[in-house]
Order: sequence, then C-alpha cells, then structure tokens
Amino acid sequence: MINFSTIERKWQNRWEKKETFKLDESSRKNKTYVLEMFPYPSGSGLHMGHALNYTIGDIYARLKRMQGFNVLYPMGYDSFGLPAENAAIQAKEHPAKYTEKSVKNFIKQQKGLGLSYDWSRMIKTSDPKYYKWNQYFFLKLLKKGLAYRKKSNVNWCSKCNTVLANEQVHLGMCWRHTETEVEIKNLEQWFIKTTAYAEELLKDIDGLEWPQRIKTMQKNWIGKSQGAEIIFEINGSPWKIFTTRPDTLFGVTFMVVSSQHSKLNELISDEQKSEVKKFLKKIKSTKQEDLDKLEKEGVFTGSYAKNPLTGEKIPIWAGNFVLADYGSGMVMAVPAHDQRDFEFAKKYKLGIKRVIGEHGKARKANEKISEAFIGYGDLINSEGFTGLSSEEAKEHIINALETKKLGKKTINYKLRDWLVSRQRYWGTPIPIIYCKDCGIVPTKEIDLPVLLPEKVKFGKGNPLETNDQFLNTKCPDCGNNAKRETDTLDTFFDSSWYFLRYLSPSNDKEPFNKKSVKKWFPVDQYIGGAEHACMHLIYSRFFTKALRDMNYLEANEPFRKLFNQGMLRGKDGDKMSKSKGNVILPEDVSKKYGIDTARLFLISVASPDKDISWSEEGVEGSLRFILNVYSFLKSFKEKKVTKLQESKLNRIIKEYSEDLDNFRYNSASIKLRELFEVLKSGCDKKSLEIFLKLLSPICPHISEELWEKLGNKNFISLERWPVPNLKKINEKLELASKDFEKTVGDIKYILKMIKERKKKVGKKVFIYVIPNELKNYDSKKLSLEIGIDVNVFAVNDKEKYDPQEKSKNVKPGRPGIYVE
RNA sequence: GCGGGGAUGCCGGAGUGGUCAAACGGGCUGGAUUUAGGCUCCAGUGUGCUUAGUGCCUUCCUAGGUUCGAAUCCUAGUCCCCGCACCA
Repeated sequence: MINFSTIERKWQNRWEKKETFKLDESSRKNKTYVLEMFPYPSGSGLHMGHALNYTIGDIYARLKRMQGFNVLYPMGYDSFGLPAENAAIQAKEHPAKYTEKSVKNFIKQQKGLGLSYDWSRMIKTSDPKYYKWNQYFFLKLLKKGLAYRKKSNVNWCSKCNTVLANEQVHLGMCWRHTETEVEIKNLEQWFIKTTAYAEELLKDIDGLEWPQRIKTMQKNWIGKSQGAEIIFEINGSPWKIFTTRPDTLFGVTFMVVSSQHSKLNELISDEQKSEVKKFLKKIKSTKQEDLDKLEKEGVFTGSYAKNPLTGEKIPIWAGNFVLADYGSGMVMAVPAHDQRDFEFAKKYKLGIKRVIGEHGKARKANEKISEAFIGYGDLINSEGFTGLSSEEAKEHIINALETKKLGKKTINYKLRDWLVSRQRYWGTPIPIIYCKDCGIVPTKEIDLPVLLPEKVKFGKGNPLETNDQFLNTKCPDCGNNAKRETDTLDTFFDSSWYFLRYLSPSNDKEPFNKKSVKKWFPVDQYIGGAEHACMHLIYSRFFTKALRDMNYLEANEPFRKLFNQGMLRGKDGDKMSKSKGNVILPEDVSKKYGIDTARLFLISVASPDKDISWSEEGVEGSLRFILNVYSFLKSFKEKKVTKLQESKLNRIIKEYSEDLDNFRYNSASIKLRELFEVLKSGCDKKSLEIFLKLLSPICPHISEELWEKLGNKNFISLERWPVPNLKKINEKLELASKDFEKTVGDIKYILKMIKERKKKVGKKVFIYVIPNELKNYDSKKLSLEIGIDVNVFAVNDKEKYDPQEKSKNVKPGRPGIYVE
C-alpha cells in the first residue's frame, strides 16, 4: 500500500517552497486566465462538492500551464455575509474572528487538494484594503447616476427589531423567534440601476461561449417583452400600466395592484381599510416562492380606474399574485383571456367579457367559457376594432391610445434594479452621510475606506445603528453634525469585480492596474455552479459594462468562456447537508484513498457538467487503477514499443488532449485507462513518461512522485505537454488488431457452444479470410491465444480444407470459422 | 406560479440521425493464480429464436409522429431534479 498522505505532503510542500505555480508576469508566453467562483468561507469548511469544483479548474489550469500558456490561476474569499453575523449572534463570536478562522481552514483544505493556485494573489472581500474599493465604486456609480434611493419592502421582525433576510424567514416566522410573525415594512434603500444596461446585457449574451442553458436562463431573467403602456385614470390622476396584450383592452373587467405596492395606500377607500389590512396580514414574506405558494387572493380597494378607450369604470383590487416591481405594479385584468385573471374573477364573482375569438370561428361573445382563451384570434365585442386580428388590433389600439396621449408602444424587462442595501453589520459600509442641511452627501474619496467598527452589539437591530462612534460624523460639505448611512452593501457587490482585483491584489492607489487589466482581462475560463446563472453572472456583467463606460477598462464582458459543473450529491443521491449527515469531507477521503484517487473518481463518474453522487465502490475502482499504475512502475523494465502501441499512444495523446480542453474529463479518464492497458504489456521509458504527463493534471501528487522515481529532477507539473505524432497513428493497423481480437472472441465463443450443446471438445480450428486480410491473422499467434491449433486459409485458396463450406460466410473483417 | 434541466442495462453513467446491445466504472457469476482471505489476471453478464455459427428479433420513461433509417428530431403525457432577486 502506498502512503498517500506522505506523498501528498511532500509535493505540496515542494510546490509551496519553490513557488512552482507563482505567476511570472514578465513571461512572454500567451496568457490565459482561469478562475473558479470564489467561495464563501463557511465555518463548516469545504466538502467534497467544493473539491469537485476546484479540481475541475485545477486540471484545466495545469493542462494550460503544461501546454505553454502563462496561466493566471488565483483564489480568494467572499468573506462578508450573513452566516458570519448569525454565528456572532448565536455563538457570541465576532464575525471577523469567525471569518478569519474559516478562511484559514479553507486555505489549509484547498492546499490539501493539491490545487495549483498562485497563493500570493489571495484576496478577502472583508479586508478593508478590498472593501475600500467597493466604496469607491459605489461612489462612482452614484456619480454616474447608476445608484439611487427608493422605497422597497423588507421582512421585519419586531422582536429582533431588525430586517430579516429571506433565509431567516421560516414559514412566515422569524428564525430566532419562531412565535413571531414576520411583517412587511417599506424602507428607503439603495439601488443600482442594472436596468440601464438591460438591452446590452441581453444582446451580448449571444456572443458568449457559455453553456446554452445558462444563456437561456439569463435571457429569460432579463425577460424582454414588447407591449404597451396604457394610462388609466384613477382618482383623478394617471396610472401607467404595462401589458403585452393591448388587443384585449376591451375585455378589462378589473385591475389588480400588487399587495406590496408602495402606493397601495393611496388607493384604499375608508370603508375598505379594515378589509385590506386584514388581507395584507396574510402575506408574511417577500420571498418569491412564498408569494407564489399562496392561493391567488385579493381584496377590493374601493377605488376605480377609467378605461382609456371605453371610459368604463373598473374596480381596482389588491392581489398577492402581482409583482410590485415589474411594469408598474398594477395589471389590467382580462379574465376571458388570461388564466390567472380568470380564476380570480371566478373566485370573487367579477365580470368576464370575451373580446377575442378563435381565428375564423365566429363564436358568440356571451358564450360561457370554462377556461381562459389565451391565444391570439379575431377581436369581438371591441367596438370599432371588432373583426381585426389580435396582431392588427395591437397596432390599431396603440395608435388610438397614442392620439389620445393615453398610451404608447413600449418594451419592458423583467430584470429589476439591484437592491444593494443590507441592514446588517458584516458587509461594506455604504459611504454616504446624511446631513440635515446638505442632504445626502457622498463620503470624500480621500476618507475611504469607511471602516467597519469592531466593537458593536449583536442581536437587536442593525449593530451599526447602535454604534454612536460610527453613526455620528461631520458633514463633508458643511462640517456640521451628520449621520452615517448604516446600511451595508450586498455581498454580490463584492463579487461583481473581484476577478479584476486579482490582477493587482495589493495595489493601494487604485482598484486595479489598467495595464494589467489590458493584458489579463477578461477571464478566459470561468468555472462555477449554475446557481449563479442569473444573479452573480448578471451583476458581474453589469459591473464590467459600467466600468467600461467609466473608462476603467475596455472589455465588454468579464467571462469569455464559462463552464458549469454539476452538483455532487451524497451517496443517497441527496444534496449534501449537515442535517442529512451525508457530507463527505476531503480529509477523510484523502486519508483513506489519497486525494489523487478522489480527484480521479470525481471526474470519471460522469461528465463534469452533470450532477453526480458520491460512491464508495466507485472510489475503490479509481484506487485500483492508481495502485496498478504504481505497481507497474515499481517493477518497470524497458521494452521496445510495437507499431501498434505507438499508434494507440499517439491517437490517445491527441484525443485525450481534446477531451481535457473541452472538459470531457470523464471520457479523458477512460482514455487514460485505455493507454495504461496498451503500455502494460511492456513499453519504453519515453512512452511511460508520456503517460505520467497525461496523468499529472488529474493526479498531480502521484505523478510527481513517479516522475521523480523515473530519475527526473524537475517538476512534472512544469513539463511540456506531449504532442502527438500524427504520422504514427495507423488506423488500419488498429482496425486489423481489433478484427483479430474479435475473431479470437468468436472462436472462443464457438468452442464454448460446442462444449455446452454438443458435449464435444474442439481439437482443430480452421478460419477463412479475405486474401488481403491474410496478414492480419497469424496462425501461430491465433493458436497461442486460443490454446489449440488454428489454420488460416484465404477464401480463394483452392486447396483449403472446408468440409462445411464455412468460407461462404466470410465478410470483410469477419472470417469464416470451422471447428473440428 | 415563473424559468432551466433530466429519464439509457443489476447500479453509476457514455452516447444527440446510420459505424449501437450500447464506451468506461461498479456489482454479480465462472475460471486462472494464490490458497486463510484480499489483491491481481481472464471470460461472461437484456429477451426470445436458432444452424456449433461470429446470425436474427426485441429494447434506451409512456403514447403518437417525422425519416429510407430514431436512444438521438417533433408533439402530447408521466415522473424526478435545480433556480427564483435580503443564503452565497
């Protein structure tokens, strides 16, 4: 048995000591920037799922390095965030301490995986040297008009006296006070205007080398739709609403305003006040899933809207199924032609009016329907527009509205502006000062960073609000007493540009060096989970575009290529989680099988972009392979390679390299096994060294060890990647050998059948082959393989012995067989 | 509710129009070596038919369809997984 941990430690120490993977910036090789999504350093450390993610990147980085690229491959930590603060509340440990411990642990674990990061570039977002630039960028965005304040809903617990994250709301109750119902409060908060880039974000998706499904998800998230903005008069003032179906305007029988709408109060009449209040109490979370799980419900507000074309008086309801932030937070309801509206109308006995009939079918407008007809058709019951098709009616109705100045054609996006305010301690303080006289005043750049105070009280309210030293300050403009903003930035803000900070991680004059950016940006290969498809990846793209427009860089996009790894599940197929007790730790696996074995296993189960389950038997399969390789090398004696071996070797080098380049690691691992089978019968040292080089990105420790055992003094990790000699690939020869193998199998099968069914033992074998295949079937070799005499004839051999005329069955690559 | 993805042998999974009964791994069965076992090596491992015969038939969630040809493309359905803006 091999002592894996000794070998692992040996090589990890050497790599560290010799700075094997440190980037040489002066190198003139072609650059490539390989990056994995940096982790949130959770207190429970990293599990095998992380290991999979980093192994995927590491294999790629190692490949590229050996292929002669100058590889930037850094690591850092997304170290601000809620869990650290929760730990502070529950375990009475300061978030900074908690985070520091977690990061240290992560680094130790990651080094244990043998990852080839350039550790000298490590960054932490909770470091003032990092978050200073968060604040800097916030101010730049503010100046550019891309940051603004607006009211928005938050979850609120009256016992904690604080805002709750969606994660802290359980079944409508507070996570700490399970008896306390969560309320919804409307607070002034900071937003980033991501929607200003909606069109460009959408348009540029097509040019990205990303998985199609991620692109589709982003497109749908941005959610562009063509429609119309229609003005309804309500209580004397105009309300704009958005619809994609202006052709159904004559079918509007009620309006529904979001129950979370900021102007909802203006619509509630005195007599409906208590009803509405009762209704609003039912909604206990701002979480989308929670909202959707609620049955569609509503309540009459007491107000009416005026249909801009018919002048009809339309009742306005408040409903839990209308999004406050999409469109204008109010929809026109057309129950005959929208299923949700239909159900709502049935439930509250509201009118249903048909205005669209199926093309060509003159159906009666008053006919009762059992479900909404949501398709396009011909208009009915729509005054002057009756008879037009939906498509025509859209144009005509919008035109009619336009002449009355009561509507226009618009484009709408589902994408919302990015709410970055967090009423929490463990994040970047937003560098804003509120002055009684001057209003909202940005902190002066020279005063950055606005440091997060260390001594604060946790558990009740936002710790920054109760810290007078932090809170009270002077106005930068007039010098009078003023108060600081106590909101901190969403941690997605931190992760929206970290990939730029790696380029000059210790620069304290600027967020990043322009020259470095020009050389290294964008990231060539980004690797991470699909859970970030919409948020992190959109924010990063937004940030890149905004920075470009502020002349910080030239690139349009941050991540040229993206690879999404699948999820690693426990052996039961469930998501790994502490509570399920199915978490696999790399340390345990490493002790038992060696980390190289685990790396090999993780990438060979299935294509790395698919979800996989941990399997103990599977790991043992990988272990067996590594042990075989190891023992083969131990007793290795040089032997000249055959033409067939040479052909296979070169073919595999070619295919294997292509597989790794395209993240087909599972298929690559098969080729590695195939190559080992080829060499196992004996080979020269050169071929063996090639095998080790191919193995090294996946199993770096073992490869270094064996490389050294072969007498090499340098690191295999820095060796040149093998280049296949295409001339040596002899497909004919390989095919002939395959045919030979197949024939051997066939003969054996026939012998077996005779033995079983005829109870006879075959004594002699005769095979008949096509003349030009004769050279592929050597009778001596065949006899050796089969164990009894094999005679080979050409089909056209007149002298051949063929009593049953088996030579008639002969086809190319498939000889006839006769057994006696 | 909205959005994305998936279903292949005993199991994990390759495979996206012919070269496919389907790579590779695991399991199981038999054999060799060894012999206390393990490791290692070799062979077999969907169903039925059948000439000893390398052959034929059937099969890739279900039901239809497109095509000379479908695991692969289309339509409908069933089931499963993932994301949903204050977790990161």
